[in-house]
Amino acid sequence: MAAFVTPAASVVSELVVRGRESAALLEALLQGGSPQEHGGLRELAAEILLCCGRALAALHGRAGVDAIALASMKRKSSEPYGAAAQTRPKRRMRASSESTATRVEKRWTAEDGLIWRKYGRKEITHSKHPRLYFRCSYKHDIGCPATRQVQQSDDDLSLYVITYFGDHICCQGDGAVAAAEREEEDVKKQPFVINFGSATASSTSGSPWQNSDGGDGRSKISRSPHAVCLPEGRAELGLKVTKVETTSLDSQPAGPAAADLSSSPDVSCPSPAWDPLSCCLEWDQFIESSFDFVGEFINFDGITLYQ
DNA sequence: AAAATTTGACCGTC
DNA sequence: GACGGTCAAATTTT
Repeated sequence: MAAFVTPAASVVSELVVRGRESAALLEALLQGGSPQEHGGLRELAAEILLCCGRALAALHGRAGVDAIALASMKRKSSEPYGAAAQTRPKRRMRASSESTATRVEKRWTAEDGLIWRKYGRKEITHSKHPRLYFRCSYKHDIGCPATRQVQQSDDDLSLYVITYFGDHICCQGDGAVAAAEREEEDVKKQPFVINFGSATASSTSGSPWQNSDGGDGRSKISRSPHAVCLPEGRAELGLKVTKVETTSLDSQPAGPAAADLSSSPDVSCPSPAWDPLSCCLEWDQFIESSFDFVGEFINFDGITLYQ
């Protein structure tokens, strides 16, 4: 496992460094304009820098290694507990109580363009709706530690509270990559059309989850086939279509160096085949093409997202 | 048959 | 002991 972690961490590290440099450049470019002219773009650049810094801090810390090690833990229910406990490593860790908490988002849809597999559902006390647990579909393939929790808001039934944990170190599979590449091509051609709905008629249910949620659907993967498969941070930060609030569950200092994996699914990449180092350059292009819409309402398949 | 979801149970944390 | 996160066998779907 350790042999796997090192190269992945190296790639991600290099990727984030590059992204940070790009964000710094962006911020520098924005210094020259008026606040009215650039709106929240400086804030955006600052947030990118913060995210990258935190990801780097996490990469060079223990968080990533621990999270990946977790993926290898398997419960053998057939084994007697007494005997198994002697050789079994420390039991699984709880994501929310660990320092892997990344961010909390409130969205009008649970779709985020990434590929998730549902692994649990839990009724939460004092909450009207169950909490759904998703992990990266490639967790078992390459040990991607990214997970998320999705819960319908009690206050606003149209909102879904999504909590992300861990970084994506995967690239979401070849199919997703190819789709992502096509989508990115489409975006370049039609930067004004960003569809978070589904590309197939069969999946245009209007439901925020494609995974079944106590309902009838039994969809395989929680994904948005028509979504731009950008790293999440790119989609969120670039489009500013969600209400984002960073979380620091362990009351960490605000400085990037002290952060854990905060804000971090941002460093995910669509695929192993996809060149991770091209991510930042494309991100620059994406930002450039998206600048015109920041601050405006955007409608995705009838769902109005707002800044 | 393979893959994904459901769901009861396990177990760490508070 | 309650709560919540995760596991994995069973079930369902394709």
